[in-house]
Amino acid sequence: MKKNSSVKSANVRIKDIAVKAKVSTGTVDRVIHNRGRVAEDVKERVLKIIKELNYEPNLLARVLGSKKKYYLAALFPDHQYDAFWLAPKAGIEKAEADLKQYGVQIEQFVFNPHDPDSYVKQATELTKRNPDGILLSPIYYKETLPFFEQWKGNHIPFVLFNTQITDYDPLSYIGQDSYQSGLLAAKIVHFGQQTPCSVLIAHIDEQISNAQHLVKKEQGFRNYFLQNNVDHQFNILRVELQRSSQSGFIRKLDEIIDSNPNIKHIYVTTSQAFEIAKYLEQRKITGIKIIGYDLIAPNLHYLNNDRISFLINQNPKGQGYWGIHQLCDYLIFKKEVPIIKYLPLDIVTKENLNYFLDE
Amino acid sequence: MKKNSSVKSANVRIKDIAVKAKVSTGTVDRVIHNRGRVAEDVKERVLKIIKELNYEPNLLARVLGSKKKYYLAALFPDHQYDAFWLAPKAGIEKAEADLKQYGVQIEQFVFNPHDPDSYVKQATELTKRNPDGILLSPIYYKETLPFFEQWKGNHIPFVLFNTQITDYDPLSYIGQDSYQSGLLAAKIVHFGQQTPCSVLIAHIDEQISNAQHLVKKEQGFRNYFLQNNVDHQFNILRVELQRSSQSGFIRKLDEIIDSNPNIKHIYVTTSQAFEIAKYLEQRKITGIKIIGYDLIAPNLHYLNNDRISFLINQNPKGQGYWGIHQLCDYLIFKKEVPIIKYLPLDIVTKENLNYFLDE
DNA sequence: TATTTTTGTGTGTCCGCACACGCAAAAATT
DNA sequence: AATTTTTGCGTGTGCGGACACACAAAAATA
Repeated sequence: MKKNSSVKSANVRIKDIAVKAKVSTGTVDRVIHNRGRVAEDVKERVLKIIKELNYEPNLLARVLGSKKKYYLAALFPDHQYDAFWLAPKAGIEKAEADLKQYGVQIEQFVFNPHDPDSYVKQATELTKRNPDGILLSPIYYKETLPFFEQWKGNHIPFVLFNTQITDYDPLSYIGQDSYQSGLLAAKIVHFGQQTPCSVLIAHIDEQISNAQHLVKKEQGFRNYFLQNNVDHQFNILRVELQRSSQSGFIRKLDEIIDSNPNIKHIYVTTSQAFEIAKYLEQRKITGIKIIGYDLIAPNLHYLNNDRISFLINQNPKGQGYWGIHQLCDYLIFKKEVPIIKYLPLDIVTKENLNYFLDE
Repeated sequence: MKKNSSVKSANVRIKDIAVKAKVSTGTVDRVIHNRGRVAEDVKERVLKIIKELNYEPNLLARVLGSKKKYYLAALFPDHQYDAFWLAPKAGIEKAEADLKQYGVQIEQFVFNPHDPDSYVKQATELTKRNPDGILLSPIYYKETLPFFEQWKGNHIPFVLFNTQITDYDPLSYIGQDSYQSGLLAAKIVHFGQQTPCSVLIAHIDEQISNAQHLVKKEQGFRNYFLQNNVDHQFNILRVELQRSSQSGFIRKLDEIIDSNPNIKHIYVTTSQAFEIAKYLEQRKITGIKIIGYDLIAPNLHYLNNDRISFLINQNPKGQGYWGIHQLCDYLIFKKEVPIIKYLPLDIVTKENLNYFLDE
């Protein structure tokens, strides 16, 4: 009924190696796992045959046989404070479901993103559990370093997402290239604006000092105009806004908008583009286009009624999903894991939004 | 919105069910696989317990235990004739590597996309091999139908990609929503063009009559302007070009460009945007922006030197990859498979190109 | 030299499931 | 009533690998 002309590496098993090396499977097993107790010459013979036969262990059998469980821990902000974090959470849970069969179990530790103490507390708790691997978004730099040190000492691999810290070499970083995303935003602005005008960069709710990625975005944005020799045509302004003070927020915006009637585009580097959209709506200002980040509900509202032109998707669900996968590739599947995995910069508009909402 | 109290099903095994139902594992097995030979009352008892315990078979053990092999076949154009097809091929091969452990093996059948006979010949050959599942891009409609009929008769599931044919209900279709992609292209054009002008839709190298998706793209494109009440500002032109006649190609373009000096954008519905870019380059025409499809080398060349503004990525690698996955979800993992799986409409520009090239 | 320890190797069981086989009891035939 | 056939159910083995254990022979120690 079926042909079996499989020229492919006819799945080599431990047994095959054992026969060819004239030893028992147990010995081969010891060689493979470096459990010692094997004569040097035998070991080399076996290793040679393994290479010759291009042996690849059957992962299914491996996982099934060793009833080892993998406890992973994930540390990220509570979505109660910022809906953005719902997405990584979903990604993590999807990965958990996918990998459940492989004995993977994940514990989530969430903290208040406005409170370093909460962060430290959760990180401490997490560390106590002594997980096999850690995925985290290390939004507090100096608070994080001691943990990195500790985990490194314990040989617990950790993967970063969303926020990058390069000290203490993490296993991997998953996220976006902020600089490049600034460039991209500028490209879109420029495409939509041939004539000279002012463009406003708005950083909302985050201290620039503490948020390297915002700086990178701004750099990328500005450099686009320089690189394309159109910097003289565009007057790039910038403003930092805090929502904590509602009146301050509006006053600052009023000020800058009123004194720069030539502003045609606003580039919001954080996920609060909707606040700008709301402001413009209330002041009945038209003719200013907004580009921002993240597919959170309030942003989508304004994307759908055309007050926000574009959103750049940071693929937060993918960040959680791939972060866990990286850990498992390393821990379970013993694969090489790229030190850095940049996720695509998705340009989202009303017309293609649908495809980015679910998967 | 929340899932029901998903009790961390402490991995239930067939044995557990057997004990609880006071039968042997063999009986449970028979119930699960509907192999018959089970008393009606026992069967119901077992089924009830399976549900109660929320039993989920261990896929690893399942695959390992049944040494069943799955032979899949993929039918698509040879990339020698059109580099576009390198991508689906790569996707298929990636999926094969991923699923190898599960006993999946894929045979590729490639044909000359300009020769229906070649298509039929390969499809015939494929059918002879009697695969367990088929993935294909059925670019010839009427030649395809008899095969669909035959496969349906033999209960061989088949998945379509890139080109959709709804007769004989395939297991699934993977590809893009052409209409929506037309809308999206128009949105981009509109964003980059506030003042009235002419816009040209160019269909290259495909007979409209034979390519439903091009019609859909055009419809979407035109409808955008209608829906947004800006149709009076834009004069939408269209042209069909064939590269087979080099002189005819240029003459036709010359004609339309010269008689419509107001053209500011050209929307190329096929992957030959680079031909337009080359034409404009040679004629030293600037000020016309191009938006097209597909990340093939010649397009990327003109994307990188800014002669093409945007490319919409059809995600051809993903099409191959997910196509195979759909087949396996159905055949091996017994999952529900969506009848239609639209891949994201990725907007690609020089600045984010990188992230779409590899994965 | 006698005894203990270390080294090198093989055997056997289990992981969760699929599937073949065996064998009573019940049902259908003769 | 004697037989064959069908039905219902249990047992056993294998998939490929992990790991515990057993047990010689060799080496170290007393």
